[in-house]
Amino acid sequence: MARKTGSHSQITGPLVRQAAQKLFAQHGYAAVSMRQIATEVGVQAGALYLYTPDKQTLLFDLMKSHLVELLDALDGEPVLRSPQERLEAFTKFHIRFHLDRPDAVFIAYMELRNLEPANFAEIEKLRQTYEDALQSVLGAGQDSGDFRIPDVKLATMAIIAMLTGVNTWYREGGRLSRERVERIYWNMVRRAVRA
Amino acid sequence: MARKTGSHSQITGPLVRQAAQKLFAQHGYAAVSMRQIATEVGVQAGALYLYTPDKQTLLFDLMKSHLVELLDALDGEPVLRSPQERLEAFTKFHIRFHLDRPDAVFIAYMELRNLEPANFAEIEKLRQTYEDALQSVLGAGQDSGDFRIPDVKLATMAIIAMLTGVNTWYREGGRLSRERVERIYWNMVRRAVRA
DNA sequence: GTCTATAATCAGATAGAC
DNA sequence: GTCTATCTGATTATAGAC
Repeated sequence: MARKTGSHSQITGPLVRQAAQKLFAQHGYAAVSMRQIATEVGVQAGALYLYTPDKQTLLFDLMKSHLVELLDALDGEPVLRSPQERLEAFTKFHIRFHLDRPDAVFIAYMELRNLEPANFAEIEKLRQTYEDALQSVLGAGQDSGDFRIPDVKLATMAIIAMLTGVNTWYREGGRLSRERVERIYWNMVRRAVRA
Repeated sequence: MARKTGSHSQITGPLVRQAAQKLFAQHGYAAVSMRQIATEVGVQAGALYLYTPDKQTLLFDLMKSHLVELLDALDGEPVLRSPQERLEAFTKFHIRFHLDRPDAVFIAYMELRNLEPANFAEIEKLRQTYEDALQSVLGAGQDSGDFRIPDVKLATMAIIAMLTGVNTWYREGGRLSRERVERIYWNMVRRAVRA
């Protein structure tokens, strides 16, 4: 299977990232060697360094592009008026987006401690931006009287943890469709915050 | 600082486990070397093997004793009648117990994939037992009409994820006391499930 | 019970042939 | 662009002195 000499830079680059994402999610960043990634791609270890300066950057790039994609997708959602509608849209968007890319999500939550400080700071800032989006919806609903929330900050954390938790148990082709899961979670979220 | 020859078996054993717990929680199992653990304890690497057959067993023992302690503590809770009271007790117990041992909790959730299959199966069984305890409370409340829950299984997963999430943001001496956090989360849980 | 020393293996990363 | 070979240092675990 070992691929021989040839021109593949535009193919191999993405393959390296895909292989790293899969293996990091499966075994953890620290437990995966550059040689394992190379084997998965079908090249020798040395060839990886044409596509990433080092292992740390590979991790950082994966996490950053995941979060940038998340924020872009959120920005692309339709603009809604009422806090109720906005919270419903956020809830369903979060579940849908996260279920679509379980490996990237897993890495983004599990490998934070393996980021070098400067990289961590950048990732954390992006993550915070996403959190702020939910918090502002909850705050708006609180102010308008649509929601009655004991503590907006805590409700933000609680809802994100609850929604992201879907990734730990949801299996494709299981008992429930994604749409059903989205509706059930929205039911619980709505009742937890409504006035 | 290097301690010299001497008799410390009853002291060093627990110290090894404490050091491993702290370092595994901080950097991750795969990223921590036996030498780091030895340094933290104040012995040489070889001496660790008097207290554990290998690194994997060290991880497994930490996770197992954490979960056994969790189940024992849950068993020791007062027996209550109504589903409302039982769910409130579970909610506050979960937050309290988990905030008391953040390192053990972190390891139990993050290092599952680093367990060898047989060890994983044993840990997973204990974790499942805990989950079942919450599920039976929710089921009882559903049957009695105290709760109106769209899906008991999903509500179980949602509540555990939400409650365990407290560990990711709570900092001692912060804005809110533990008791306040417990009350706020109970408020959200209660409203999410009540009829 | 702890130490030192070491075996055997594997890590990340680089150099230079092709 | 990829390969082979290699450097340097770290890894888990064990053996045997004290």
